[in-house]
Amino acid sequence: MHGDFLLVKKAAVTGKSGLLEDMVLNERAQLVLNSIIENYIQSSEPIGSRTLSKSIGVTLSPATIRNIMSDLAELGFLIQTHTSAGRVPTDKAYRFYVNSLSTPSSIPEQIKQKITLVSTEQGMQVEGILAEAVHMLADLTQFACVVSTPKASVSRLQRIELIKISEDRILVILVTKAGVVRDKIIFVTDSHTQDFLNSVASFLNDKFKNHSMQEIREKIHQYLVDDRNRYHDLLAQAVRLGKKAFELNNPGEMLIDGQMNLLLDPHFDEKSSLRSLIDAFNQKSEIMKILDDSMREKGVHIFIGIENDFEQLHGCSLIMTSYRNNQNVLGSIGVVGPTSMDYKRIISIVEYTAKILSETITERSYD
Amino acid sequence: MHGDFLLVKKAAVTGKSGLLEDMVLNERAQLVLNSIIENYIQSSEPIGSRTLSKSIGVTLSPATIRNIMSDLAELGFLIQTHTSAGRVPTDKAYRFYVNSLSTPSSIPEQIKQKITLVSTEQGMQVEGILAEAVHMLADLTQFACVVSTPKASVSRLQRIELIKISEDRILVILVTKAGVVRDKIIFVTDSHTQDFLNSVASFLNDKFKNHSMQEIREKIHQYLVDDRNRYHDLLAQAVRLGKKAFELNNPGEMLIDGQMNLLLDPHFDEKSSLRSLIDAFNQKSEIMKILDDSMREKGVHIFIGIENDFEQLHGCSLIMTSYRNNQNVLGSIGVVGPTSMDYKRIISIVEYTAKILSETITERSYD
DNA sequence: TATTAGCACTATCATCTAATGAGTGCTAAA
DNA sequence: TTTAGCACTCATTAGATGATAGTGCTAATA
Repeated sequence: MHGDFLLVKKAAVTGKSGLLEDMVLNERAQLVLNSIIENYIQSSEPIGSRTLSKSIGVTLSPATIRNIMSDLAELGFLIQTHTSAGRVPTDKAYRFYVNSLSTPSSIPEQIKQKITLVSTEQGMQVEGILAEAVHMLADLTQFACVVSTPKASVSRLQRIELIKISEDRILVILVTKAGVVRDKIIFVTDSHTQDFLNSVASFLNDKFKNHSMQEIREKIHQYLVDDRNRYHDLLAQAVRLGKKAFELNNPGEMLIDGQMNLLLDPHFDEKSSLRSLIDAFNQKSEIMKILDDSMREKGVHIFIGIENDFEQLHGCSLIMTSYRNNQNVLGSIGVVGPTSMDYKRIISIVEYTAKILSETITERSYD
Repeated sequence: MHGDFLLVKKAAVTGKSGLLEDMVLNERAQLVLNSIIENYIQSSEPIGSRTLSKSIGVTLSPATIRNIMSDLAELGFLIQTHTSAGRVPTDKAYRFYVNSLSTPSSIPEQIKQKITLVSTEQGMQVEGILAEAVHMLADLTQFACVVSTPKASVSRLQRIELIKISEDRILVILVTKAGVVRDKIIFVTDSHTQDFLNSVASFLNDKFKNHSMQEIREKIHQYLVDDRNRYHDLLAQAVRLGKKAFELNNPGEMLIDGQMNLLLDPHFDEKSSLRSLIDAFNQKSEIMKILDDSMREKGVHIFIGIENDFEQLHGCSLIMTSYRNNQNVLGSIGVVGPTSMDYKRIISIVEYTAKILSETITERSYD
């Protein structure tokens, strides 16, 4: 049991998930581990000591490497599928590897050139741009990619329109500063003329333009509580209609692209894992949660294997980051792939795509 | 060579694709063929003479059936994967089978119960309803399903709004009678006030409400040709803006669901056919063409194997039909699955789904 | 003349075996 | 501490075998 030789005491380490809390691998062990991971990412096949001894930079005999590997396995970084097979990295190993990547990942010029959005030239709106972005991401990474549409609540009002559809139905169109157009039907008990609706809309526009949806809902609530407003008919009606109009009842949407790419990946060719993947993508709300979480904090979020809360995606890794306009964080975009993905490359691509997406949407914003 | 025994002369046959033009199989051959097809649809395994002799209603010895099968093979209805394997139906056989199905396919009560749309209760608009419909279809059939969004050109105008975004950009919102809200940005060279845009919108609404987009474009073209209108400033501007606003530049969209279902199907487990499928779904424009074609004629459209024009889907069968509101055919919806699908069942499901979808959208229409 | 029983033939599949080879762990030597 | 050497393990492969499901053909039968 000389696994301790690999460990070096250290004051603190940045690992989010608490792995290696106050320990860190010695230099050689790290070299071997990283080398195994990079080899495995390339080949998707278990790595043996002889192979590694050749591919690794330093001259180390297979036997030595075997010793190190054996220790790494004991520490939970590697597993063997069977006695005479090479070693495969565990989730813990990937986490270690990702943490050790140089933090300000420089994005290769080659990748930059491939990432451009053209839909903006065609008078397309936000949803079209998002669709293009997620499609491009899927194409570059060859994995499944997701993007959430801008959250209505943080976005500020550019304009509201009320259109009479029938005696009891009104079509509400909300245009936000971020460039998103949302529409929904509200039902009313008493009929209004279109002229009256125009007045109400005009009132709401005056009152609430440039306010966030969240603020607007609060203000309307204030009006409703305040008794005095009951006597002013237009105001009272406006507030009542406004309440319905600004109620958020769209659950937030997301776009998925490249799901099928995963099937070409050798890691998902067993039927069991396939079923679970299909189910995962059918349960959009769970993926939505992960996207939402990734909006809260800046930077690229990486969930390796079981690190995400959605059980059916425990065999995958997720790379997520947020996109924004010059005012707000709007939503997030990312990749779902096998845990053995090329993290360096994928992180760069996601990061840069989000950057370009943010720039494009900022240009499009109505400020 | 006594294959001719199976053939019976007949004046004309309804087969669209010209198969069996003035020939038709005799009754027993037909029975055998249909039985093979139905068995194969169930089991996905080649059917042998002994199996068939048991499952078929009439008492026929395996030897007799072998003779018939041999002849059917010679006529191109069956193939063998190898000498000692059972027979598998060809595309030609499926076409024959489908043609022979009782035309007014009655929809089983059991299926009817499963097909309902709930999104309409949640104030959802057309796109949401379509998304739900295609999702349900994918769930019921366990194949990939597609639906095209309503064509703008056939739809009639309910209302247009013009919203000033910046000095040179105007947001156009078009609401059609079918309940579809479309938005796009147009660029202008000289700046207008929002008040002016309101007047223009009001003018366009008066003039064009209830007209189809196609008509509107034609009328605007008339105005432009007519020199006299140049002297009337509002009119001239309105026409000029209207031209841009009503220009159709959205290519028509489609929603896909259940792509991944195909991967669980035993017929698509080879990697080569998988690649081609993935490519197929990436090339949306080709699938769009097929959907568009299916709008032109009433009824359910069935493309078996190579019968559709999109090469990469030649290993699949497509079942498509249109949906509509009480005024117009709006778009189409359908299924993409293996050629050995259960045509009877799938046709019923597609047919009834389109019916329910049409009803739901009609309710939602603004007439 | 149409149908069927019988039989020879063929290809696949599952099972078994033996050989191969990649890889490990341990030990002893450097 | 490193490494060479060796015994051992286990998956994978190839070949062989028998069973199975199917065909096509021929001759007998109704």
